[in-house]
Amino acid sequence: MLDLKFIRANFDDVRIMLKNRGNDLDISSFESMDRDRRERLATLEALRHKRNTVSDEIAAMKKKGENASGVIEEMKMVSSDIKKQESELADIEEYFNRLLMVIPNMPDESVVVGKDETSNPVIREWGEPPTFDFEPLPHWEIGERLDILDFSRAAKLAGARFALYKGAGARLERALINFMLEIHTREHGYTEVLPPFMVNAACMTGTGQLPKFEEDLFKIEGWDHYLIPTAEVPVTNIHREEVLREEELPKYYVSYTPCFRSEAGSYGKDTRGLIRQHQFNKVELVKFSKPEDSYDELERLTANAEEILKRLGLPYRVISLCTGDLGFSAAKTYDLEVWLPSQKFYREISSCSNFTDFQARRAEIRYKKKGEAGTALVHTLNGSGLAVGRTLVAILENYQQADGSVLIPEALRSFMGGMISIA
RNA sequence: GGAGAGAUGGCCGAGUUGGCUUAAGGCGCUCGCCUGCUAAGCGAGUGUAGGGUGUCAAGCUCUACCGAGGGUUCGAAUCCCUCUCUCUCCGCCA
Repeated sequence: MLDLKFIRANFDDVRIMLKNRGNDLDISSFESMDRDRRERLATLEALRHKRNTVSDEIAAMKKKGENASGVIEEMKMVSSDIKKQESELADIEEYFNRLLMVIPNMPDESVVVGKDETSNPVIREWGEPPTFDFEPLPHWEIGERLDILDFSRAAKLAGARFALYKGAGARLERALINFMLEIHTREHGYTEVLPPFMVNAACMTGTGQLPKFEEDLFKIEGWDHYLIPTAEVPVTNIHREEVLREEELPKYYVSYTPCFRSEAGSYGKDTRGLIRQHQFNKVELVKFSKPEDSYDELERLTANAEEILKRLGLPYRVISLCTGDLGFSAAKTYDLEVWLPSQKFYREISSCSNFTDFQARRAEIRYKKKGEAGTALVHTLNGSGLAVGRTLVAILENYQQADGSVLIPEALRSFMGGMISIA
């Protein structure tokens, strides 16, 4: 959520931002509504002031034993006038509340203006895509041949876009989760948290999933709860409506959770395999930082996620999302894309974003500056470190052998009980 | 599921016969004093949001906010209703 005062002072910039994002939200009535709101507020506050002062006079008169009935009659009129003005103002406030919830974040100056993903600049590449003296198979075929992934039985259990991992496949997924958590907690300084996998609507609003993106979520029937689409939601909301101390910042959290997404609107995309599931595992990195440090923190967070790919020896590249591809709440996002031999291109495996104060304002996450009066909003960041299912896909495809087996990356072997290949 | 208790500022915690509460007091925090250092002590200050008015600076001033939303009243932290959440005991249960 943007600051109302910021929008008022930078109205043209907000309009340009919407255009650059390809967002056709109409904010043309903002300025007149804003003026109207302030005028009505002034009228209402004058009436309230009168009520407050006269009420004190009535109290004083009664104390002296004087008759106040005349003044009381007069105040009945004022009081009903206040009620009328209050309800009119409430309608206007409602307009602003709705509007503020659907205006996206301002992109950072370094973000390229572009229409869609074809304009995303490549920032860097790492590793060499492997060469094969045979035709590399897609991961679902590798998985089914090795009997470590079973999509048809998963369909029996839950339908399309679900997976059943078996044997070494299930173990590999678990090993990856542990591997990532170990590195981020022991080497990168993150604190591990294990949050609820379903949260209330206030959390979803705090991080920006609601009200705009409700169709992407699974809602629990009869409850005010939703299954989390990412650990970002519960973990960022850990400090919702809190005032942190400056010395506590930055705060680093890492969290393994399953993620649940309805994938509405993605019919026909990635229908086979693990790439796009209704339920998948992810290790998420979340940071709370001081405003002046947040872009440095974004670089570090991205590097932390990249480290996992490097240790696993998986070729990847880093792109920076352009304005047209940038998420609703993000000011800047780096996507990590891993090489998939069967598709012969890079697929997103992590998305690392700085949300500046956009989520913090919605969720009221502030900090108290040492030696200064008042509080300021923190900056929030997060990134996948990494999407576990897609990491498993990348391992199966990049480490597949001519005989159908899959080598286990060296860094992972100790997490697999010394296993060196799945055959 | 049954019974009961509670929700107040960064934290703890008074205030519930409605009207000097501009939310007592304490802790914490900030600044200053004192102290060789540390600790202790002394003094002052210290909520959030939205308006108005300033050289859109300090400041001054107004309004709202005591879990949320309604209601009663000239006036509500205080009375009434609905809801949410937390805690305790009982029951059930991994």
